[in-house]
Amino acid sequence: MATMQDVADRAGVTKQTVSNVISGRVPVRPATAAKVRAAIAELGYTPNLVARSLATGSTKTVGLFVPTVAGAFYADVVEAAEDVLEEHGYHLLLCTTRLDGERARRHLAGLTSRSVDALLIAGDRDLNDHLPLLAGARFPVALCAWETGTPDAFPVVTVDYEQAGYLAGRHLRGLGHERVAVLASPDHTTRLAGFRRAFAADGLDLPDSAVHIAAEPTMAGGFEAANAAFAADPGLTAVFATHDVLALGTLEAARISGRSVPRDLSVVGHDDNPDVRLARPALTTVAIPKREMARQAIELLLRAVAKSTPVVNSLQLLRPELIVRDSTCPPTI
Amino acid sequence: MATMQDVADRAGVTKQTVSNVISGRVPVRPATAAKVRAAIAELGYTPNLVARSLATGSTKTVGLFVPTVAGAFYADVVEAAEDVLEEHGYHLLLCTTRLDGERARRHLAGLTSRSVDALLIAGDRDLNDHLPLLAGARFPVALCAWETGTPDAFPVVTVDYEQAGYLAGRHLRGLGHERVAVLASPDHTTRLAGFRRAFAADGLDLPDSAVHIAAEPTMAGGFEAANAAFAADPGLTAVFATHDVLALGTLEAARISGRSVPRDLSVVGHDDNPDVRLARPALTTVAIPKREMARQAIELLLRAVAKSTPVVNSLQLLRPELIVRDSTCPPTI
DNA sequence: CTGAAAGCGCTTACAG
DNA sequence: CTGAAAGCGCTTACAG
Repeated sequence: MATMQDVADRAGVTKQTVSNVISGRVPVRPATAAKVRAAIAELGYTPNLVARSLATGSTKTVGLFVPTVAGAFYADVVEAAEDVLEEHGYHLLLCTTRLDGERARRHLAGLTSRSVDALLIAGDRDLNDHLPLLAGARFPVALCAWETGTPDAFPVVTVDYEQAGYLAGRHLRGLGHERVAVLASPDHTTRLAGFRRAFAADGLDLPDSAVHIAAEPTMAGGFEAANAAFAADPGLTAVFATHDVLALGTLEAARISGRSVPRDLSVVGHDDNPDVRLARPALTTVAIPKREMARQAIELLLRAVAKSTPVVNSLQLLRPELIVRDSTCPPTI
Repeated sequence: MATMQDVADRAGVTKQTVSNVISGRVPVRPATAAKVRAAIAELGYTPNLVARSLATGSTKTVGLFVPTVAGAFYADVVEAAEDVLEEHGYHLLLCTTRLDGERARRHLAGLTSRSVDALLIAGDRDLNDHLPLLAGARFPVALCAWETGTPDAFPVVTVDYEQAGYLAGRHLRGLGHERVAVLASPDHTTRLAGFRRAFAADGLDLPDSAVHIAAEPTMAGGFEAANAAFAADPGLTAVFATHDVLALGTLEAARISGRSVPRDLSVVGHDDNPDVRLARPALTTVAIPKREMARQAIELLLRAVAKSTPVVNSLQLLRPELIVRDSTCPPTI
């Protein structure tokens, strides 16, 4: 593996000159540059990024923590983040925490050793406790897709989840539903609160018994939670699932229990994953701009890296949007 | 940010001694070690991984290329790979190529600059052309989930896709199906060949007109391909979709066209994604050991890194397995 | 526009 | 068991 010194020897110059033609930071006489380029080509030289990183203090990679990469939501976040990074010549160091706080902590501690120029943490579950580890990080840190207990020590780019829940609730209320259930992941408390607010606005109180926590964020989890909801209140007319995938499981549970959607049961999801458009019936859901969220969070970070200023600490809330499709209608009972 | 020298000064030793207590490679007198540890704690010192990498020549990170992270298949591959890496103290540099050959080439070229100790490339699409770029790589490279035109320059850990297709075909033939269609992604030629072989064994030839290429590996893609298949042969009794997600789209298309599955139409998928168990009817599919595949490929690489020997160049084929569920039965027409 | 020097923060033999 | 030296491969002022 050729080194910069090898190239310099071959071209009859010093390695600083080689560095200059590569970086373009300092003008080099065309004839000299040509010799250098020729030497590079002959040797198949390619700069050692690690050495460059040590000299410059920049690794050109940013770390991204996500709970998982399975499921359309975080997959999209990862790919959107990667797109922005690529535009800026950065690489992606990925870490999926898998709902395992200890695992997350280990990785967090590992990254502190500055092998990364910046860090984006997406999704709160199990990570809130370990954020103080990052207090002394020598690189900018930002958070996105944060729903509960948003820390104020770091900039956050997230969605107005309260509003998202409210949109779902208002839609169902507007249709005239009164006996409803919420199928939620444990940490979706803000969506739930927004949903409650929509009902409270009409003087309706959503009892805790109408909230069913899904054991896991999968179709199977939604399936079971829906069955629990049906058992708790056989006469309910609508369900808000705080995850599309939970809503898909609900559709199955409805089918099996002989409920026709939306005639016997309205279903509202959350996220607007691509799949739900093809579900039968096509799912009414709350869309959230996840790609835009990831993009803005990364850009925020990259801006701080570029200027080597601390990140501006702000809380940015993107707007959710209700997408009405075929899984909701007024109650017919 | 404290440096090793700072710690040494504080503890009243030289930085080599600090290095020794951190690495544990050389015994250090307990009293000295204690002083050093105290200094480390007081300063909040954490070693600079980039400097260490330059000195040791190892970055403790391996690169992983996947076509995408959306969809259960590659999401699983990524997480399985990450698990193994974590066990060995490695980080994951992720690159999704997004079916974009040019993008893949850029990243490949970038990684050649040894910011990575090893590289795993999963999924062939659009990458075969650029593999020669890796010929001179100074780190081990391996391939997995490779279906067509398996290169012999690198070790490959993949699935016996021909056998997978054959299993699907034999199942359908065993049930008595004759008029069948295949819904395939463009690069699934090996699964297709295996499927054909099962029919050829009974003297049945699968005409090209029975093969329908899905525009994209999504439910919508499967939906459209299924409709094309129905139009081409309204009397077909079974479909093999080379992707579960295509099969899911087929289920929708069948529903809408009034075909009851499996009575009017048998459907076989491929991959055994978690979702398909909950589909109605539950999908018969060919399971492939993707997590095991990723694990073995990474371990192969890590072994080569550890011994700094070149990877042993082999082709390893994992066995697919047919999972019979409720979407297939003998033709009733 | 080109060259000599110092430094990025570690590790690795090698003496003592 | 501890310290002095050289080196990993680059970049960055700084003279000429």
